[in-house]
Amino acid sequence: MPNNKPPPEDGDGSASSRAATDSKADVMRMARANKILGALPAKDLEQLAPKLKPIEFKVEEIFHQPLDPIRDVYFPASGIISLITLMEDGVSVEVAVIGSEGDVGISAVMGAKFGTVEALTQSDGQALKIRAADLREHFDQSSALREPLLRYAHNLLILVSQNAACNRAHTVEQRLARWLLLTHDRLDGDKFIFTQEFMSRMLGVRRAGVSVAANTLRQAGLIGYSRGSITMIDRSGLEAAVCECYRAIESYSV
Amino acid sequence: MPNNKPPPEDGDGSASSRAATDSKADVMRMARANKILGALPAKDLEQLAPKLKPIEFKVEEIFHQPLDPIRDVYFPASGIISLITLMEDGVSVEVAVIGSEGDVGISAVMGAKFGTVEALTQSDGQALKIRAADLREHFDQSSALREPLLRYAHNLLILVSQNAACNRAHTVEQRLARWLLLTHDRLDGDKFIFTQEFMSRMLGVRRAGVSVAANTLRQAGLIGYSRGSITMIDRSGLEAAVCECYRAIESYSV
DNA sequence: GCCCTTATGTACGCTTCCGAGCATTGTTTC
DNA sequence: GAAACAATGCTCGGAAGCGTACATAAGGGC
Repeated sequence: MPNNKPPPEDGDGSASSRAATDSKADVMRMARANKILGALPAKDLEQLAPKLKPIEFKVEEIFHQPLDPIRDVYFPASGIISLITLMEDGVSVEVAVIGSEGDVGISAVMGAKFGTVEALTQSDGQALKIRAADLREHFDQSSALREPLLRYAHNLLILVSQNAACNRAHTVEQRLARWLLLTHDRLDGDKFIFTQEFMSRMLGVRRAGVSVAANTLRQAGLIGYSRGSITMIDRSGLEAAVCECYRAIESYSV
Repeated sequence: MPNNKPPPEDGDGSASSRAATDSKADVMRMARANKILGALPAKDLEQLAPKLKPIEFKVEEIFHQPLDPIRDVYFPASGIISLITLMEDGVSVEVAVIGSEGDVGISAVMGAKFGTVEALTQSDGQALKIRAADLREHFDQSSALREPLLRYAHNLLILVSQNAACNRAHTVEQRLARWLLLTHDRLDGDKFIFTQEFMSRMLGVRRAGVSVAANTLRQAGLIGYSRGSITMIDRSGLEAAVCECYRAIESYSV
């Protein structure tokens, strides 16, 4: 079970004892950490801020479930969340991973009344939460908000598309490398907490398959790990080993 | 090579000899055939109509290419178009199929400056073409246009997501059944023109693999085919044989 | 009607991955 | 430190699909 820690509160006072009156400052600080909110003009952010509630999440929390109404949208400031499809036979496949570059629940903005995938936190983290209806209202009124939200929705489409092709065309080892790089891009630090069991669910393969693939990457000196702790050792080496899909996602995204 | 014919011009006069002065009527007729445009209030459609150019397309035409600017967006009135990812090793994988329920080039509306997949026509057909910049302008001004466009973008995301999971989890035979059903839903009639070679490129598998899978479906009495011509014989039987992914796409889409 | 192109059926050995299981080893708990 | 648990390494036979190849069959052109 993954258990990535949130980034440490650095030089910003004691976060854990922050009082409710500090909420506005929290919101602004976290909004700046999120690429979508952080790119908003001050005016738009001011309007949105009262609706944004800072939250902390732990690993293995579920934000949305298939067929459940999407009441809230989450803008991560730290941590990552996976969108996962669960098959009838119990196999699960990650279709996308979301960090501070995006938001969880974008489909609500696009008019969805309910979720179609499971949104599962892969780490501890922080996010700003807003009611889907409120966000949609601002979305309709402000083109300054529309623009980055739509841009991210497009990036998500690119990510999922490349994922679809990659799942069809590439080996477990290549897909693991891609997954590690996408994860590394979205988490602070070079060390993550993920068991092989967890990664096998994300990649939709057997744990034994992950074991072999991870071992190959480790023996190549690209990563290190033991008992659920993965260390990024040679990032550029991993980039050289990964399939084209990772580069495609990177270069297509704006 | 597929060569599906466009639906016959039925009871609407001689379309082939239609003069340019009939263009407005053409636009309106074709707009009604497209689910997005057809759902627009009369006022919005009137505003949009002068920008919409009716076109006919043949099979194997390319609307968009990766990395090329997306100048135009196409709203199909008939026929289908595939979005295809081409891998470096030559393997191609279809990530989505688009018919009159959607539009080709939605990413331009979402702010993309260039395409990331190949948009290849799978049949003959008709579409309304509009400059991406014009569509985006109306999109920003009219929430009545935004709503169906975003809804379709979300349906597309669902389709691609399920595709990603299906590619990982299911057999060639199941995926072929899904592909046939999705295609049947978007084409008129029960007969399509697709060779095994073509379908193998869509599914990202060998032609030999399609040959075996198609034979199984034929021997089960679900489809008939010979030399590039596929006939839907037992649609409900095919629905019973397909993996859950088809039903998921159907039930999740709005 | 005959030739030629195209589409299809099928076979071969090979690779990847599956499902299941079991042994080992690090970590936690008492 | 011992026991319990969790995570990992590895093995087995088998299934699915690969790359390749070749033979057959169905239409089209002449």
